[in-house]
Amino acid sequence: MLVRRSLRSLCSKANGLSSLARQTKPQHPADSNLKSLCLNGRLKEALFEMAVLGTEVKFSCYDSLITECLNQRALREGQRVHVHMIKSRYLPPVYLGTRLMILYAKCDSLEDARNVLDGMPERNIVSWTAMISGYSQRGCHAEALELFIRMLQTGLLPNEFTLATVLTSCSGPHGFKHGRQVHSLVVKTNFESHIFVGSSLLDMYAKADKIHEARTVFDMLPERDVVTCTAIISGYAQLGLDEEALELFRKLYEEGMECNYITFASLLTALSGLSALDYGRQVHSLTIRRELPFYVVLQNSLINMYSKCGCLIYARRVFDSMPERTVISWNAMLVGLGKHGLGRQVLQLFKSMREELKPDGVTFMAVLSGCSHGGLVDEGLDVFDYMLNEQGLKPELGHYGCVVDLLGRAGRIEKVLDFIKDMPFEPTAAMWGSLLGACRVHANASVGEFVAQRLLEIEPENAGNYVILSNIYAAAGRWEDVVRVRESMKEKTVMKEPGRSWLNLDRIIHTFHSSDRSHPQKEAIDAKLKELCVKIKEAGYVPDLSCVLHDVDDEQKERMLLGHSEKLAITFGLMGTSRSGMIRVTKNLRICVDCHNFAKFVSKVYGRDLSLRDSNRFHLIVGGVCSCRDYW
DNA sequence: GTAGGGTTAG
Repeated sequence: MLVRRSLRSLCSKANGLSSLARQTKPQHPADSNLKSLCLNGRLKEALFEMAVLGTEVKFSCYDSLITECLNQRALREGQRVHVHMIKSRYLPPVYLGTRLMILYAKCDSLEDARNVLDGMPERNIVSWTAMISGYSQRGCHAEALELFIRMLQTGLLPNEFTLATVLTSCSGPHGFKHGRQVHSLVVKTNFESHIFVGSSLLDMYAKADKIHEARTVFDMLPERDVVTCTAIISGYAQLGLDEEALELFRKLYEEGMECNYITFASLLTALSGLSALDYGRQVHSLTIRRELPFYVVLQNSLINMYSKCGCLIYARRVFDSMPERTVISWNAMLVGLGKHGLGRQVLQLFKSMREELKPDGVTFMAVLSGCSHGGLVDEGLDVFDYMLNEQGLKPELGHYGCVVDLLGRAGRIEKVLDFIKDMPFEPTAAMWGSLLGACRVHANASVGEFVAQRLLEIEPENAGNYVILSNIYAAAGRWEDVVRVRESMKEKTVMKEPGRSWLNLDRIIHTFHSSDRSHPQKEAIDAKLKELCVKIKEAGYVPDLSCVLHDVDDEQKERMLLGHSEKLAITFGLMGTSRSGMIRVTKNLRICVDCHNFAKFVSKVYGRDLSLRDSNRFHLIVGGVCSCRDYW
């Protein structure tokens, strides 16, 4: 190795000397030597040649130099070329100026790139587009848009490159109003059917939560490729429209769409949402069969899919097998452990992580919420202090929310109030909601009343808040207040998202809504539910009527409770799975107290393990005991 | 010479 290196350096020295010699021979112009050095990647020597040539350097030499700098992403060398141009009073033509600018942009020197652009006496569409692209690829969307507008003001019309680029800076609700204007420009310039512009356009709509518009653009495109298809599938998945994403994927796959690792990563996001383990495993084996190279993004998606489907072991297996991990890989694994209530394992993994790379804000969210779900209060507070004091990462709203949850869970109600008072943020509805839940569990009616009032000021439309407050009053025997709260609830609340539970059996997703009568096996499910109700009541189950939002008599309340979607799904799972298998049910909202209790009795009486995933965490119920320790 | 889709948290 050493020998080879010294040989190489000898050769290059010899070459340098020969080029000096060649300078004296006018029939072998030095610039051809400079160009061949560039072609061979020997940038340093080429720069030496450039210095020797002085003001003799011509366009084609500068072009070669910049090309090689671009190849090597060599910022310093590029700067030397730039300085040389200035000193030689060489005014680069548009083409060369643009490429110099691109070099700066690709090397993350946006300011230098912008200076080049501003200093150019003449610019064409490529110059503008390249600079806009530099901004948008580095997330400087405001700058990208501002430059785009300035370009339009000069009277220049965008081409398909400009449009595809600028649309990526219009994502999110903030950029949407610009995105819409760009769309009309797309129509005006007749690029509506262009595949790149179309993909950007549909992605812009999807990211602004306008999935119907995105779908319209997709359906109108005369041709599609892997990017277009992935963009629309991922659009559905990112909005939580998982069934739609899966359905569209299946349709396009049957039609012969091309897939790559990004398509699979996006599809896995949808499958995670659906807890569709069978499909997820199918995608996993498909990626293995296709011998897709190692892609961190895909592996990250697999970790997420397996842990959201309740298969932590598989998630961990993927994580452990990765030759290279990003902060997202670690975060995905930490979130998985945390949602399963495995606080100790979260802390252990967090420790290993810090030995390898720097955690980010999401890491701390995962660790704090992992401590919260795992009941590790003091450890969680230590993590928050660590974040405050040692990481140079400022805790954000979500981190403060985790601490509120952490303290509330431990019953340190007064401490939560102090914590909220000292926060650099206004408390959110989620924080008050979390504290209200804590007041109910720890039977603190006085603070509960105060908290509920704050909450109802911010969120008067959320029926759940009234219910918890009335529960607190009921527990304290304040019946008049119970009536008063129920009355005001009727006036102000709006329908919340309806509860929905589902389970996957034989690659079919069986979905249940509250009081669902639509399932083909509804009679059998009703009969089974009645039967198991008798059995678990004998074992001590008492329906918790306080979970019913409506003001009806007790008999009707019990009927309503029995109609909760998770009870239907659990019953169906009991009928449809083999005796040894775990019953896995997913719910879109948080599981209610009564259903949680119901599930525990079912697990005890029928000797079955249940894994319930709600919007917050997993409840692993074995032998009548839940991993959440009855606090969630 | 300039262009589109992606994984974690809430």
